[in-house]
Amino acid sequence: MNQLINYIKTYVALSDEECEVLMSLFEIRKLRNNEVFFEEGQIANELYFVTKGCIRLFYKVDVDEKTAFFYSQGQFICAGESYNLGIAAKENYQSMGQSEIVILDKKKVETLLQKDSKFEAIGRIATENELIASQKIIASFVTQTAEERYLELLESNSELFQNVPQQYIASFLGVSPETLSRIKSRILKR
Amino acid sequence: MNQLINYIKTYVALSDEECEVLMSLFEIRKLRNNEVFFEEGQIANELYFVTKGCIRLFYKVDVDEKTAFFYSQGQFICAGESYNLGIAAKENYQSMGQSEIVILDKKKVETLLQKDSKFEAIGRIATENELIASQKIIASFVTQTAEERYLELLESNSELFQNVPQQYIASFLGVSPETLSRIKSRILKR
DNA sequence: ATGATTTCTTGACAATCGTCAAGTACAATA
DNA sequence: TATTGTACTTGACGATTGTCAAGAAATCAT
Repeated sequence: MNQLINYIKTYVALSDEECEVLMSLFEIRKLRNNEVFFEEGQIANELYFVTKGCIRLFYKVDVDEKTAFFYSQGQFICAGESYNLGIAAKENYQSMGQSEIVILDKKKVETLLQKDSKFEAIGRIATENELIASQKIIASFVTQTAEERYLELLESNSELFQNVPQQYIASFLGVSPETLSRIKSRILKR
Repeated sequence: MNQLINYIKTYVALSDEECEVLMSLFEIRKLRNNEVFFEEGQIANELYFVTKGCIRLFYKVDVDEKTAFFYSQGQFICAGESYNLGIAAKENYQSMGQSEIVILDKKKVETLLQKDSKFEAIGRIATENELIASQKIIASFVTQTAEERYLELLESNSELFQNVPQQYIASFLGVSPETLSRIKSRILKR
């Protein structure tokens, strides 16, 4: 929970009372390995902030699952379209290994946003950060090969490889598990 | 310009004076066919709002260009990372056919955001909408084949095909121009 | 520890895609 | 209208990938 407070404090000053109000409003939840805590078809009425571990975002396509992203510590998770428009979500969120998230109820968030422009600013900044992350993913999809994205993942987020099965990473890279195996052996032979 | 005012009015009420203030603050710019109005390497100190035509977002990779998105009427354009962190952008924005955009200077925007929480709210909502759009693109990249994305583009954004050369659409779909030709002929043979 | 289940690797083959090259259609310009 | 240049299509070929299948490695539970 302190991680969330610290995140907010990097952008706006908070009094001790404000911190306590925040901490009393939001709920901490521990997640088991492979636990799916939000499924497609639901309407998102919560935001999530990752405080430990790793969360996989995936979509179901026919029989298989396509991984779109891995969220780590210090990131907000929001099924944007569902949360803002109140329609059924297509996203699924699953814990890789044991994780911990802060659950932020939409109504409580909205009350906060309206009450104090300080929180309105935080809402905007958090959304901006999510947008930047999304734009970077799109750029990597468009400009990089699977192998390049694999190498970059290794450098930027190596902890990922401890908890996340390779098949999910393959799916995230947009290739079959077999191809990821071959990419890896190809790299080793240099 | 009225389109921008209308966009804002769908979310917050504006007095006539406020409308005039806004209109006096921001600049309209007409774009020639193929005009690149923002290039990689620059630091983004402006936002753009599309009022006419179509804007292509592309990245330069080695010698060729990779198209990531087409912005249409009623959408904001923001090179997020550059705009927020003040670092060099990797994005390039180019007009397809003749287009028209509203240019929003960052400093003026920030002044507005600070002056009135009404504008802070608009800033957050606009960012949310951009985020939703980004999340949808990512989902389409991850879950759909090039052919599926082509058919969806045809349905959802058919005006695009009037002004945008097929090679850019191919690049957006992630295939070579030749493959897009074959996808098209494959579809016709049904 | 040991067996059982799952995950990862490796090989073979077919399908798909990118590239190169040539030809066709279209558009712009004079 | 003729000419030039650009964009699009089509074919051939090589490279890469997905799929299927089998084997190896790792993980889990008893």
